[in-house]
Order: sequence, then C-alpha cells, then structure tokens
Amino acid sequence: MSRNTDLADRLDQMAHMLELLEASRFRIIAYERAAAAVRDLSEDIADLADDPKRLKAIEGIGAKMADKITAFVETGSIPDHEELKAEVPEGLVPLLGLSGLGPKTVRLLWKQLGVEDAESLQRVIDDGSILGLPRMGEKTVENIKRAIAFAQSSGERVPLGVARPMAEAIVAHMEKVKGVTRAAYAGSLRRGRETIGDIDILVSAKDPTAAHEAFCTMESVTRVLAQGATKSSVQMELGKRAHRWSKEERAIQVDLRVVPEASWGAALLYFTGSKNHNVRLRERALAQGMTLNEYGLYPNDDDPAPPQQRNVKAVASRTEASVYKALGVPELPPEIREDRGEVKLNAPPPLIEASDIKAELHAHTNASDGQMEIEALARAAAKRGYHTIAVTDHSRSSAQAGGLDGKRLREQAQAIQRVRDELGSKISILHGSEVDILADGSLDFDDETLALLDHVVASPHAALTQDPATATKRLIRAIENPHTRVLGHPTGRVFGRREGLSPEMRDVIAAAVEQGVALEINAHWLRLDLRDTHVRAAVEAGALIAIDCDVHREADFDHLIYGILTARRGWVSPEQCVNTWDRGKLHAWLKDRHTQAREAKRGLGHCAENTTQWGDARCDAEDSR
DNA sequence: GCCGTTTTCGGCCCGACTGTTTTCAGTCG
Repeated sequence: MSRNTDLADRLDQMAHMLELLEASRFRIIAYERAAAAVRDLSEDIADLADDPKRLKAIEGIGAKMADKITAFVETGSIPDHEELKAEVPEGLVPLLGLSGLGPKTVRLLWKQLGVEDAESLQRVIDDGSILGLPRMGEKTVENIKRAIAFAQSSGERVPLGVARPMAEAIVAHMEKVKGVTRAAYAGSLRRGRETIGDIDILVSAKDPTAAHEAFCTMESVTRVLAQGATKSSVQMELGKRAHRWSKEERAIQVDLRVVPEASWGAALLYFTGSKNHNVRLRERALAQGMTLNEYGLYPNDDDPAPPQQRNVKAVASRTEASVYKALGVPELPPEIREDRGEVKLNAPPPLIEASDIKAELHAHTNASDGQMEIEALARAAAKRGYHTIAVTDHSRSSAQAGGLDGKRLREQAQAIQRVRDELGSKISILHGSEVDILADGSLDFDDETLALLDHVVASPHAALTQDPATATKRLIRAIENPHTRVLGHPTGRVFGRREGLSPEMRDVIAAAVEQGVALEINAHWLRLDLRDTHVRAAVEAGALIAIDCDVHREADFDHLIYGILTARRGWVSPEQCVNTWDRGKLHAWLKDRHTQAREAKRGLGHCAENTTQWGDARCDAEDSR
C-alpha cells in the first residue's frame, strides 16, 4: 500500500469513528474530504509534509489536518487517531459499510448490546436480542442479514469493463419500454472510474410506473431492494464477462431513477456526480442566490418547500449544458467531475476522444499469445482507420506466452515484410516487441537485437511483488534503455488477481519525460495501467502518453474506450498522446529514438545493409541464443 | 475541521425510500 493510501485510509477511519461518537457532521465531512484529497494526490505526501504551507495549499487541508499529516509522516501514526481507537472498537467501522446500517444504528448496537465487530453483530442477530433496539423490526433485521450475505459474496467493486456492457444492455432494454423517451447510465460508470460500486440508470418516461415495472422484472434481477414512484433499486447478476475477473458468483446493485423530461439535464448532472462535484456546484448556486437539486436550478427564496413542488420556474434544467452555463461554470466532461479543481476552470480542458486514435502500438500475433496472423491483425487495424499497427509479440522470457527468441524475431521480420508487400500503403506495419523488463531493469534482448526493431514496448511481467524502491529503479533503468519507446503497463496490476508494483511514480514519470519515452495506458479493462491518478501526474509533468489495447484478438481493439476514459480522467489532451499523431510525426518520433540508440551504440558492432521500416542501415546482430 | 467575490466567525447540499410508528428517523446517493 502506498503511503498516501495508508494515510487516506486512516483519515477515513477517523471520520467513521467520529460518526460513531456523534461528532459534528461538518467535522466528519472535513476528514472525508481530507482523505479524498490525499488519495488523489499524485505526489508522495511525505514530499509535501516538510512544508506546512504546501500541505495547506491542498484544498480541504487546513492547519489542524496539516499537523496530523506531518505527525503521520514523521512517526507513522496520528495521535488523535490512536485516541479514537482507544475509544471506539475498530471492528465497528466495517459494519458501516453494510447497506442499510448507518452510524446511528451501529452506535445503538454498540452502546446498548455491546456489539464490537461482525462476529458480535451476528450473535445479537442469532439470539434475537437485536430486536430489543428501538425502531428495529423483523424486516430491518432481515435486511441486515442480506447485507451481510451480499458483502461476503459481492462486496467488491466491479471492473468498469464488466459494468459498462451491463449498463448499456439495461439502457437498451429501457429504451424499448413503451413511454420511455430517454434513457442513460450515470454515476461513476459515466465518469469512467476503473471500478464501479453500483450502476445508476436514468430514464425519462410518460408512464413511470411501467418503467419501474419493466426494470424490476428484468431477467437478470435477483432481488428487488426498493420500488417507489421515482426510484427503484435491484440486485442483478453480473454479465458473462465477469468470470474473467472473478471466479465467484457476484451481483451488483442497480438503481433506476425516473425523472420528468424537463428535468433531464439537472437529473443527469445530479446522478452522474461525483458527490463532491455536486456539492461544489450547489455551494456555487447558493452563493449566486439560487438552489440546485435534481429537478433544476431555481431562484432561492425562503420557502422551505422544494421549488419544483411549488411550480417555481427553473432557471435551467433541460440540459447539463444549460445548468453549467447558468452557474457560470464551463460544461465539464463527466470524467473530470471529481472535485479536483475543475469547477474553478475558465474553460473545459481539451480532452482526447476515441476518434483521435490513429495507431495501435501494442499488439500480439499468434507468434506469441495472440490469436491473429500478422495480416489479419493489420487488416483489423486498417478497418478501424488506423495508419499504423505495431506487431509487438512477447520476448523470450515470457515463455508461458510463447515469447520469441532472437531467431524467431528475425524470421518474423521477413514475415512482416511479406505482409507489407501484400497490403502496400494501406497501413504501416511496424516490427516491434513487447520486451520483458527483467527484475533488475535490463531488457530481455541485447542491444543488437533491439536495434533490429522499429518499436519497443518495455513491460514488467514477472517479479511483480518487488518493494517500491527496487521497482522504481527497475522501471527507470528500462526507460533509460535507448531502445525503449513505450513503457508498457508500468505497474503490472490486474484486477482480481494482483496488486502489481508500487513504484514512486513521480520518479518514473520524471525519467520518462527526460528520455522522451511514452507511458502506456493499457486499455484492457482488467489492467487500466497507468491508472487515472498516475495519468494526471504524468500529464502535469509533461510526459508523453500512449493508449494501447494490448491486442490479442480482434475484439480487443474495442477495449480502447476504457483507455480513453482513463486518459480523460487524467486530463490527457490529444497532442499528448502519441497514438493520435499523424503517420509522419509518429514515425519520426519512433525513428528519432531509434537513431539516437544506434548512434549511442555506433562502433560496438558490425552493421550490414539490411533495412528497417525507416530505410536506414540495420545492425546485423549475432544471434547469441 | 475548513474556508472566505456578503464572512477570520458562522456558515457548511438536497430529496427519496423503507420501516416503524402514527409523524418521522435513519440511510442512501
């Protein structure tokens, strides 16, 4: 766990403990906001803690919070946190994560029945003593039991790549329901977060009751949690893709909101969130003498009844754009609505779109663990309008993936040339390799072999449990190899399987900027590596970004959207992403690195008159394998 | 506990549903 995550977790735990002690809710919110700010930070908190001014410059961190952070960095603990732990049993905090159990109820369980953790909660349920609490009936107990079962089986967040196709199917289903005029998904899914807690579906319908009915009776619904006039909640089975992530049977909560057509924009804005983004917008509305809710932006008056129930005319409500405009905030793309300073922008940042992508620089053929022949791969890329495809099969150390040795790599060069001759100028086929970064940071091929290639993606595949310092050195050494063009999936994490490396990303990014190496956002939804916060840090540092699908089969090209969403969450502009460059610019960049590498090595070996994609002399390396 | 285009003190977002009770508290997003 990174230091920032550790600190953020502690601040969140403090917030929960304060809830259980019935502290001021504003104080609790302050802890939650500080935790979120620390979690989002791209720099190591320890680097900021030397200077209280820099800490306090972070929104949500004031003098007192800065002191706590400094204490944490210096001693590894926070005195106030230790005091809270002495007062509140730690085992109570996870109970707050159970759906339907909030601070009031958990406090009652604790104070009146002596519940201190999940075990003792189960005990008071089993012996029936829980029913002695005020406002606690059979149904509530039944819901708590279900919440425990759900948390045990499906408590984890679901990868974006599992939730998004499900949401699209639900939206398509709802669009066909009679009287439904609009349907869309919102929430963290629309913001493109890498994992999703629940799915939010928004519908505008002439007959809300029919819409709720059609939703709650969908085939994949396993349980209806709530069904009202405007809101329904259900649990649904995960789609067929889920087994690639988890072997266990899992479900996800899906909420449906039905809103009037006239409120569509305000509702979409509201249910897309994030929660803190909405809070910022509402604060802004109040400051301008207005009030914002999911029905619209209204002039503020002293009447406590909600304006939409008094037929007050909304200032804006039909579209998200109109609400933003009326608030004097630029229309912000969903991916950056995270309360990370976006509300204060004068204009929305220029963000990359899927249609900007013109090249795929990381693809495998059946020479290693891909499924397509070179020609099929090239044709698939051309079909998507790409000008360039790089064949980057695994290197020899990835034996489990059928990695190529030097001899096979040379044979592949000839096979690629034959396909180039066949397809002509339709698409540029680069001969590359996804070269393993070995544990010490050296690459899996020697320099002479690497010099044969048009493109090198250097990626870690093994030794993924290294400590952060070793991992940092390893990745930087790989970046400094003059043949490396792209650092592939830098941490090597895979959802549901492994956490991957935790290098000091700031140092890795700095090395990439210095060397002119692009950092990859691996678009596969099980990886999304770099992750969004790393991307934001890389963008701020001026690093080049590559967005690649790591293609193994044709359908993998469709994973691009997940990489794009992650890039947008990191504020990547089209210019910063090498995959958007036109053929000339992209090839010049790859070649430039290639030429530099050759010049650096000049005199080390004999060069024969072979030609690469770039048409220059190619070193005729000896195959030492 | 944070913060300032009314403020260094006094604010700090808003509505829906469930379950239990009979007018509303607790929870959620």
